[in-house]
Amino acid sequence: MNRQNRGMNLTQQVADTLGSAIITGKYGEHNPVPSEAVLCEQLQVSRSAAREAVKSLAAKGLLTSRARQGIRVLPESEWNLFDADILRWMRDSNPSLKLLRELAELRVAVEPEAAMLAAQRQNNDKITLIGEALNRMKQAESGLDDPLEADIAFHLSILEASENRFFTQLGRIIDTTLRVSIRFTNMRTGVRAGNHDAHKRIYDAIVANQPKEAAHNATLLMDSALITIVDALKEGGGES
Amino acid sequence: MNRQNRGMNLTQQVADTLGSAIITGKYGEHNPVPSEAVLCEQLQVSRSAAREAVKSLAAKGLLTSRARQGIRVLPESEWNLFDADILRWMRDSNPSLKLLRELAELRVAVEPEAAMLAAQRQNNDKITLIGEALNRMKQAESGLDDPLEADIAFHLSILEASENRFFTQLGRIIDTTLRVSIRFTNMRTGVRAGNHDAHKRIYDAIVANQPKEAAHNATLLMDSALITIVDALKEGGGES
DNA sequence: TATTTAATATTATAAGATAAATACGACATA
DNA sequence: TATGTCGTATTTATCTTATAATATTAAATA
Repeated sequence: MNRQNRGMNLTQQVADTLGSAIITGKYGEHNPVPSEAVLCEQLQVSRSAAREAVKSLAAKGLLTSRARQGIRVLPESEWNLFDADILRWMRDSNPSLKLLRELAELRVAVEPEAAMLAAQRQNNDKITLIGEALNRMKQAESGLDDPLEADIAFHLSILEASENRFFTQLGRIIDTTLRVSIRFTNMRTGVRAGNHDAHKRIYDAIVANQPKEAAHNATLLMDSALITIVDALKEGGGES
Repeated sequence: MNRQNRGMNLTQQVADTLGSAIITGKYGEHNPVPSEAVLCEQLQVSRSAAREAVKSLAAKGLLTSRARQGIRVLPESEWNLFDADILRWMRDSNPSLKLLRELAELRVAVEPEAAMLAAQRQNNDKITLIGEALNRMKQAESGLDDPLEADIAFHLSILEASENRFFTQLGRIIDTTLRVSIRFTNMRTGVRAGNHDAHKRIYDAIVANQPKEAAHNATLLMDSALITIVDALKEGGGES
């Protein structure tokens, strides 16, 4: 077990180990998760710890456990892909370009609409935060801030300003997408170079209470990111 | 505890009871969840059952439990709103029009993009399923099928045809939205009457490999649903 | 006052026992 | 042969009890 121990209790460590192993395909239809008893033996933990970890993963849709049937990994369609842990496990474990494409497609759908709502709602406090994130991006251009973190902060603040809980939660998707993107380093420059202006246009439209313009500018930004990925997919053939 | 027992084991029953209570606000900042010991006493279950239920809810972001600190309900921003159980608890427990508005706004973002992707991908098998769902809607007009179920099946099949796992999972949102909508009965007729043609236009565009047209037709359908809700909000003042 | 220490309550972990569910095979039956 | 019934073994479910770890609170101390 990966005893990182960073503030995690034993149950969480077991869940992290197991969850990560399932995401990477170590366990699945062919290699079923060992029984409780074996699990305790392998990981050197008590049944309580193992069982509570399993319950935790079951709640995320990764597996089920039933008497006499054992612990079964569920098909991927059951996994809750919007769960923070699952997203993290996916991104930390050899993510594919296909995943990146799917993430980017979701952004194309979500961010323009969120920008539109932000422009409609005109929540001054939250719009101010978008402006601050934009400043961070400017700072990052001269190395005074981290460009990735600033970028993420900008997009999250727009979701916040949409005043829609579901959009806000999709921040996890944005966060994951951007962090996965930089793993494909050749994409890094292409996606982020000279992006400040494109972001500023979204911000300006939101401030100016122009929903359609905000959505349009967000669409332009999303499309450029998606196109980069689709091009990479065509070349690379779909695998990471 | 709500001993419905429909195939649920004890732990699941406890989780269901607790989760539902948290969603409805019975437990929260002011009314904290009782300690393990009290919980066992109140629900007449062993510590294992209670603890495993708590772990399950923790995995969904509803609460945390730490030694000496007790079991704390997390702020709503931490809840995984895309979790099937949480959505079900929300919809079964006095949902507000505000929730319905947020759900509808998400649909506005997601469904047109999904329709566009479905038209692009041209997966014949999955497009066939859209057609079958459309037929069910037609049947429902003459009472030969359930209009709500047929409607849901149509929208889910489009998400499937987008061949994007994240869109597919958002089917839970669509499902919840439509089921919540009919709770506001005055909306039922308004949203669904004479809708077959509007749906058919989306289907036709997908079959005809016309992504933009598909997205456009989906947008029209989504907007009409959202407008109905926004109007109701203006009248009703925001509460259910 | 600020800091350290001790007491206490609560969850975390462990271990063992019994109960319940169910997959599978044996067997009977049509 | 095909089908249904039943028993058995295996695995998780549940319960119980005990000990450890830890956050909070209060007391003691500088």
